[in-house]
Formats: sequence, structure tokens, C-alpha cells
Amino acid sequence: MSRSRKAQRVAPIPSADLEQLRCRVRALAENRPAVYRMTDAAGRIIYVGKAKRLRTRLLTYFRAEYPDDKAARILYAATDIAWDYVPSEFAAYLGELRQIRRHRPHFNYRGNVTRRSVLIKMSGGPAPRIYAGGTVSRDDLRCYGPFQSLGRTLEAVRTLNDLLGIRDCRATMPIVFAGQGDLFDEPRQAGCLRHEFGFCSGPCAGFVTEREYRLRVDTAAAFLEGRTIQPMDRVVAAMQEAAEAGRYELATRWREKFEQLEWLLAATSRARSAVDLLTFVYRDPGTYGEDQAYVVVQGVVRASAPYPATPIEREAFKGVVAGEAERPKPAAGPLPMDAIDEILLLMAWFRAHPDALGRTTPLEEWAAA
DNA sequence: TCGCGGAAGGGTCCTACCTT
DNA sequence: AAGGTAGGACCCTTCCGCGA
Repeated sequence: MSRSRKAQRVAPIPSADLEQLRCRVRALAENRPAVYRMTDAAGRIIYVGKAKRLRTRLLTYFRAEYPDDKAARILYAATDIAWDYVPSEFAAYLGELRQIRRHRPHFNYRGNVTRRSVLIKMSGGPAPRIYAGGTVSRDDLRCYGPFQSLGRTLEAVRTLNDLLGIRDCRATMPIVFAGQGDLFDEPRQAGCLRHEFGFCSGPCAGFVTEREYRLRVDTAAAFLEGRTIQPMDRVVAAMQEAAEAGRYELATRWREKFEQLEWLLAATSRARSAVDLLTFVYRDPGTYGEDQAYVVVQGVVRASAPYPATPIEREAFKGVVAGEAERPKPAAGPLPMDAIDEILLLMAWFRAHPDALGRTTPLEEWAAA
């Protein structure tokens, strides 16, 4: 793909003396992995980025054209660039993620786009929705996954919602539960046809009590957490009933629903195992020889230190690992909301670098050494 | 030999548009 | 309405020619 070079437009005056900034980068930035930050005149961090080769990366900012290139737009808003060298590309990924999470910089609105995954999310609010998607929003209370196939996940979630009568309308749909006193005596009409077909319990039109709807959502959560297979039992019963009545076409449709739920049950179980498997000590080779040790527990980096070289360092690090190994494991449930980004990052890293798995050691092995 | 600048490549996401 | 797809945008990384 070729990127068109558009005609130079009149640019506003940048916040900083770009030539001076460029000279400083030239003079100081080395071609090593790093996490860099751009700050504005008020000292706010407006962008956090990572680079495998910092010098090369930063110099590209000064060649970008304003306003077409985002790099130039960031640079024009910035008054300073600061950076921390890190031992490796992995450390740069992790450092970038954590700094973005901490500072929420304006120009990082798209976050880090290197990860692709599908999650099943449960929204908050009086009538939660369950839906699939790639990003976590502010309104989401729980998350499950990650899953590989968006299409399959969407299909399975729809079946689960249909079976349990969970709404799949827009988030802003006004909710009126049964038993909530209102001024209207006339029967209400549900906002969509799913209620007519028996696929939605109708929390938009007072057809279900808040408690009853909550029970349905709790059942869905229990299914996604592997604590119940109740929705599948209902499908099996319906399938048998249809078959006994000689309605084979209907039985086939129930069979498809069964297979979707079966897949979802297996996929959530696989996803939980995949997160659990990301529990080890990872020895990350430094670009210039200084290896780093990361204590990873269920996809989250809990501690890191230069890879211990002396017996004293080993003993100290062993203590850290033992401390993590002894921590009680959280019960199987949704993904920890504050760590989803990091779990996805680690999954993507070890998927893209299978050789890195060869440099991992179980926590117990370290603790027992 | 090294650093620089320019350009292309790679992988991913978003959006508009088209088809079913 | 849902699903598929093409094109564009984004964020780097890599390659290549050139000059000091």
C-alpha cells in the first residue's frame, strides 16, 4: 500500500522549538528499546509510545507532515520528549501498556492496536446485556475470554441470550421492570420482536421483574464461568421433545443451538486454561545481554528483576517467586477487569514468539530450587 | 562504516458500502 | 438487520541510497 504525500499545508506554530527538540533527540537518543513520553506545556503526558530502536523511531516524528500525519500532530502539541530505556522489546510493550493505563494520554485514544481478540462482556446497569466485542468499555462489569472467532462467539452469545431471555437491544434502551409503579395502566409493547418470539423476557416493557431478570443474567454468568450447564439441559430437553413429536426440522435447529453452547462451554474453558497457563517465571533476553526475569501469574506480570546471577540474588528472587506461588488463586470467574489489557498483551506476545515459552520455568520449580 | 532521510512493508482496526 | 468486504488509517519496522 502506498501512502500519498499530500501537498504541504500551512502549519500552526508548534508548541516547542522543533529544531531544538530534534537536536536533543539526535544528541541523546540511542538505538535501543525504550518507552517514550511526550508532554505538553502544562506538563501533561499527551502520548506514550514504545520503540525497539528509539532513535530511529523518534526521528521519524520530525519528518512527518502536519496535519496529515498523526506523528506531526502529536509533535506540534508537545513541548518535550522523555524516554526510559528498557532491556528488551517485551519490556517496551509492557512499559508502554502500563504507562498508557496510568496516564491515559490524549493521543493514545486508540490504545495499543497490536492485539486482536474477542471478548464476551456483561454490562452493568439495572438490565445488563451480554455481548461480544473486541474492546472493553467503561460500562462493562465483567469479561470472559478471549476467543478466536468473532463470528462463532457472536452466534453462541446470541443463542445464550435467546435461551435465557436476555435483551440484546441498545444500551440506552429505557428499562421498566414489572412491578415498578408507573402511571400507565395500558399494556406496554416490547421494543422489538425478540419478545414476541420468546427470545427476550422484555425488561423494556415491564414483562419481567428486576429479580427475575437478574436470575437470568446470573445463570448466563454461571454458564460462562463453567459453574452450570443449565441452558444446555433446556436445549437437550427441547431437542428430544421435538424429535419425539416427529418434528425433525425443529429438532435439527435445537441441535444447532446445542452445538453452539457446547462450543461456547469448551471455548470458555479453554480460555480459562490459557490464562492459567500464563503462570511462570519468564527469562527475557535483554537486547544488550542484561536478561530480565518476570514473575507472571495468570497473564499478569507481578514482579520483575534483573535475572539473578549470583547465589544471593537467586535466593532473594526465589523469595519473591515463593511469595507469588503461595498467594491463594482466585476462584475461576470473569477476567480481572483491571488486567485484561495485560493478559491480552502477554497472550499475544507468547503467540507471536513461541520460542519465548522455552525460556519459562514453573513457579514451583523456582520456589523449590 | 555509520547515520540520516525517504519510502515501502506488515499487521491491525475502522468505516462505508454492498449483498443477502 | 446482519454479514461480508474493500479501502483507508495507524503505528511502527525494515530496507535502501546517499553523504560525511
